[in-house]
Amino acid sequence: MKKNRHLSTMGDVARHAGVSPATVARVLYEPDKVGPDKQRRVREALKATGYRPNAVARGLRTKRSWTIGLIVVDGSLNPFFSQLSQAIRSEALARGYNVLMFQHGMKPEIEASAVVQLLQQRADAVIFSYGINASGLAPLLQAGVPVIQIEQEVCGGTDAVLIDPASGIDQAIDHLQALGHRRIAFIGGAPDRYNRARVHGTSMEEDRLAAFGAAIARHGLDDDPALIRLGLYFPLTGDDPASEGRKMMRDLLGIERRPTAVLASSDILAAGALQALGEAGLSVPDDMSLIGFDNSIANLLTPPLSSVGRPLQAMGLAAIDLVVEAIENPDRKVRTLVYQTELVVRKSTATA
Amino acid sequence: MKKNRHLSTMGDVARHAGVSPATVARVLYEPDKVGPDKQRRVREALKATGYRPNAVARGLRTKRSWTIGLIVVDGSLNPFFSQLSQAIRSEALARGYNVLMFQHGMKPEIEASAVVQLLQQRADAVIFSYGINASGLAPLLQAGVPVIQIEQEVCGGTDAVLIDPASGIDQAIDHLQALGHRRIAFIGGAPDRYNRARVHGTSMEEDRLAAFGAAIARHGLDDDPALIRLGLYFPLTGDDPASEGRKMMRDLLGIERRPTAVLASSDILAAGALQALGEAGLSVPDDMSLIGFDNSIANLLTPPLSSVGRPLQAMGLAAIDLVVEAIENPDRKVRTLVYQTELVVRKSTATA
DNA sequence: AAATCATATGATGACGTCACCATTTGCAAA
DNA sequence: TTTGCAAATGGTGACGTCATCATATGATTT
Repeated sequence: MKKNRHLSTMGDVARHAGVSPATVARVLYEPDKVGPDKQRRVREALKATGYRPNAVARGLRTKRSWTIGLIVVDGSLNPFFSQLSQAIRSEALARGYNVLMFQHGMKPEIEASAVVQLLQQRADAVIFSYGINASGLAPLLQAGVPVIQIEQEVCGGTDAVLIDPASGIDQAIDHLQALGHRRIAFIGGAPDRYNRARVHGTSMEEDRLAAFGAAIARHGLDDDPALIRLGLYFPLTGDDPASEGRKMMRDLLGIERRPTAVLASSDILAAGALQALGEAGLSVPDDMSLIGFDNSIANLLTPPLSSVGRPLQAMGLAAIDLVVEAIENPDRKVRTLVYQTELVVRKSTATA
Repeated sequence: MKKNRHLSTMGDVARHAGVSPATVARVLYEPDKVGPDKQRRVREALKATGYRPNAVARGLRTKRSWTIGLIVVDGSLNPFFSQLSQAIRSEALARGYNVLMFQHGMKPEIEASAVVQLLQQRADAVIFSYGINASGLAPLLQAGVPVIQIEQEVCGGTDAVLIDPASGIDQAIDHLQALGHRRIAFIGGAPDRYNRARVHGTSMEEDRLAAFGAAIARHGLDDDPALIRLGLYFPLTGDDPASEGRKMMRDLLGIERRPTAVLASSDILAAGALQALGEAGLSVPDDMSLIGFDNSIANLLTPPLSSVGRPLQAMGLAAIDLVVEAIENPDRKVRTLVYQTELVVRKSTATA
C-alpha cells in the first residue's frame, strides 16, 4: 500500500466543490460573504478532503509565522525554567501561537545560534529569559522583532516581566525573626560569574542577596559575613548546585557560632543543604530552620520545605500579553511589569 | 527613529552584488559552481545586507519545514519528560531541526489539537511520547508524516524507541535480595486509569509491576498482595503523586508484617514515601530500604536515593536518528529500538 | 427600460526561494 | 574554421495562500 503523501490544498478543495480557490478562502475567513449553497458545498469539500491550511504558505503570504521564540538557560534540569516554559507554551497555544524553545546553557555561541534560528524562522516575537549579555539580542532588535525579557532584564528598551525577590525574602526573614531566630545564614550562587558582560541592572543572585541583607539590617539581626556563603554553580555547565548546597551547609555547621536558620537562594541548593544536615545528624526544623527559593521541588523534600515562590503562571500569561500587544501594535511604548514573590510556609521552620 | 522592519531577501543581496538571485542561491548551496569574483562580491553583499534565509519561503518551496513535533504528557512537572525533551531538542538542533513541543496532560482534545497544529505547520516528523490512544495519531499517519513513538508504544506500524524496565528492576531486586531483604513492597500508579483505550502493548505501569512480580518470583521472595500498592495519579491532571506516595507508604507501615524494603515506580512517589517515613520517625536506610525509578530527583533527596535510571540522552539521540532516517528514506521499514534500564546505587539501601 | 448599486464570485499576482531550463562565453578537439 | 562541450550565469515558474482588483448577477430605483 502506497502512502498518501499529499495534504490537500485550497485548490483541491475548490476543485472538489466546483468553486474558485478564492471562495474557499472566503468560507474560511469571511463566511458571510459567500452564498448559502456554495458555502455548503465548500464545507463538505473541506471535510471530504481533510483540508488543513498550510501554515508555511500562509506565513509567506501574510508575513506572520504565528511562532514565538523562547530562549532560556536550561529547559530541563532547572524546574523554574521548565515550569515557566510550560506556562508560556500553554498561554501561547491558547492564542494560536506556537513556541520554538531554545536553551543555551550559558554558552554565548548557542545563544547566538538560537537568535539566528529565530530570525530565519521569522518568529513574530521572542521571549528571552536570563540571557548572557545585551549584544546577543541586537540582531533581533535590529530586525524589528519584539523582544520580551522575562525574570531578568539584560538590556533596556524592550518589554519586560520582572520579579521582585525582596517581597518574598522580606516575608521569609520576618517569619524567621518572629520565630526567634537572630543568626540567619544565606547560601546562594556567585553574583558575577556569568554576568560580567551585563550592561544593565543587576543579576538575579545579586538581587536576592541584596534583599536578604536589607531584611537582616531592617530587623537588626546578626550581620556576620561568615553567615553568607556564595557557591559557584550553574545548571548545564557541569556544575552541581545540590552538592554546592551541601558543601556550603557543611561549612556553616563548622563555624564558631552556628546559625539557627538558613535561607537558600534556590530549592535545589536547599535540597543539598538538607542532605548535609541529615549527614550531620541534625533535624529540620528542630535543630535548624531552612527556607528555599523557587517553590519548585520544595514540597517533595523531607520535611516539606518552606520556600519563596514566584507566580510563574501569571508571568507566562503576562509575557504572552506583551507579545500580542507588541505584535499587533509595533509602535507602542514598551512596558515593564514587576511581579512579587511570596513565602509559602511548610514544615521546615520552627522556633529557634 | 523608525524601526528597520525589513530582513533582506536574496533579491536584495543580488542587487547589492550586481548578480542574479540564482547566483546568490548558488553561492549559498553550490559554491563551486560560481566564479571567484562573483563569489567574493556575493559574500560581501551577504554580510553587508545581513541576509538570513527566509525559512518560511524555503519551506514552501522545498516542502521541508525542518520542524519536528514533540508531543508529551507533561513537559514541566515531570522531570522525565523535561529531561527527555531537552535531549531531543539539542539533538534535533545539532542536525538543523527545530522542535515544536506540545503537552497534552492526558486530555484527548489537547492531544488532537497538537496533531492538527503539527499538520498545519507541515512538521517533517513527530515524536510521540506516552500518548492516550492510537486514534490520535491517525491523522498524522494518514498524511504520511513519520511518527516515532518514544518510551511507550501506543500503536503499531511506526518507529519506536522503547524502554525495558525489567533490566533495572531486576537489578534493584537482586540488590535488595543480596542485602537480605525478603519482604519487598511495590508502590506505583494504577495501570489502566488512562489506558483503557489503548489497543497495543501494555502500559508503562503495567510493565513495571510485571517486572517487579517476575523478579520477586524468580528469587522466591515474599509474594504478598498486601505488599503491592497502586495509587491513582497523573501529573497535570490535578493529582499529586507525592502525596499518593506518602499515603501508600503510610498504609504499608500499618500492615501486619511490614516490608523491609520498598520499590517505587517513580522518584516523585519515592519522595512522598520518604516524607511518610520521616513523619513516622523511621530512618532510611536503617529502618527501611527504598529504591526509586527515573533517576530524576533521586540525588536531591535525603538520603540520596538509589534509583532505576533510563538512558534519556541515548533515547533522544536514537529518536532523532529515526526521524532523520524516516524523512530521508520514506519507504524504508520501520524500526523498534529497545533500551535497557539500570540501577544507580546511592545511599537509600542497607541490610535488612 | 435604463441606470444604479449591492452582492457574489472569479482572476491575478506577490510573498521569497530554489529547481530547472536557457543562454552566454571561452576553449579544446576535429 | 567549425564543431563540441564544459563552466558560469541568467531567466522563469511553481510551491499555497490571500489581498486586491475585476466581473457577473440580480435587485432596486428613477
